[in-house]
Amino acid sequence: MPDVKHFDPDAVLEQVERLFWQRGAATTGIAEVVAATGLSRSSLYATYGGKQDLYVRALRRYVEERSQPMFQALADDGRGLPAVEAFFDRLIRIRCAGEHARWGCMATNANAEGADPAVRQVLDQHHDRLRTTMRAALEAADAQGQLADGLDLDATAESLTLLAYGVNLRSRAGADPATLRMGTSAALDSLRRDRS
Amino acid sequence: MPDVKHFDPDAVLEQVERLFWQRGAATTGIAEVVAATGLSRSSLYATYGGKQDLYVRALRRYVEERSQPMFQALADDGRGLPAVEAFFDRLIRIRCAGEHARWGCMATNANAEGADPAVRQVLDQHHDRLRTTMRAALEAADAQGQLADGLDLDATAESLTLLAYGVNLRSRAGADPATLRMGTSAALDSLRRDRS
DNA sequence: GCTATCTTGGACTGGTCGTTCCAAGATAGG
DNA sequence: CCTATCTTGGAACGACCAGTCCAAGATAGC
Repeated sequence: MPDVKHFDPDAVLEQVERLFWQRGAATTGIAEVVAATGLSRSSLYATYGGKQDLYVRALRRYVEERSQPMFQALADDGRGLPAVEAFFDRLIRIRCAGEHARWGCMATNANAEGADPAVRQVLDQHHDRLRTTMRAALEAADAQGQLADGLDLDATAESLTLLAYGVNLRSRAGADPATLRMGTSAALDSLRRDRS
Repeated sequence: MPDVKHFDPDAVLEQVERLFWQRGAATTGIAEVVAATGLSRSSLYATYGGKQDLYVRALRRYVEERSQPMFQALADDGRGLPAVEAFFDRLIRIRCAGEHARWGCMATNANAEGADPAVRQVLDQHHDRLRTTMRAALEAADAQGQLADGLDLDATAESLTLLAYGVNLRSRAGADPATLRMGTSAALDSLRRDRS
């Protein structure tokens, strides 16, 4: 009997995600969301709740639909260090060129923004996922004899994960991709058994 | 003949700096600045200009009075890798405990916030300073035979600088200091001639 | 086509935003 | 003490904020 929604909730959420990603949560008003999505405030509030709920949903979508595929590609690439190198190369390319150039990483940006518990939970999950994936890639590298002896793989995975935040953050402020690339290469080179 | 200011402009700027540092630029209102400083809006605007000018001034003060002393301590410590290690240890301690715990680094936070040119210039300066200081510390380490052969010191300095952003960022979102410490140690260990 | 139910547009709320303005207050040279 | 000059408090500004509300519109089972 009832009416049905006149829009696709996930397609709208993607637009919202892009808006918050590019402009930040605090500096994006509901009016902008309305303008970007074409929805009315009623539909927005009825479907997603208030602004904070909307932001958390958008952030979750980002982690699932944007970050996760990147992590998965790394997980699926069994080459070890070359896989990690490819991950960083792709990361830097995406951050500095193309449709989302200079947007940074929405999850990385979120670390600097709020202290909201729901947000933090998503960020911790995001962090753990990347660290775990990095750790697996390092194990693969080690199994193929690519790594120097005596490396702490857990600690190194954490280190590379923190490095990714640096790349994301600086890319948003306009950092030169070649410089970023130089930094990530140095970090990886120092792990190699055969150094340069 | 004229009246003089009834307050110390730099002391007030320090309070403003702390406010923007802790709470972020976008989420801090002028009303809060007025409340925190005790100044009236008139004095605020007459002395510092609008909100954006005030924020840039506060950021500049942060870089000069907070970051620079940290960098200088690293520059003055000629021990090489132990100096870099001490830098990161101190950084993590400051970020996770004490008066400014979980505030992150104001400059790091600023990377995620705005695209303001004046802000970017300060951030680039901040980045260059740390990278240069890191590079000098690595040179000292190399001169003392602490480093593995064939390291690109410029690239490694960039890498460690990006790592510092990661530490700052994650500390703001509540990261465990021991985990951060693990990450920075791994990065430094991989540079050593004598590993493990 | 009627009706119960949900959705939608958009006016409206009280509050807060950054900023401006001016009269009253403070100051120090004359 | 007078006065020119700057500072200060606080009211006021229009714009925008997130969020609410309700009448009008759309839907689908009957």
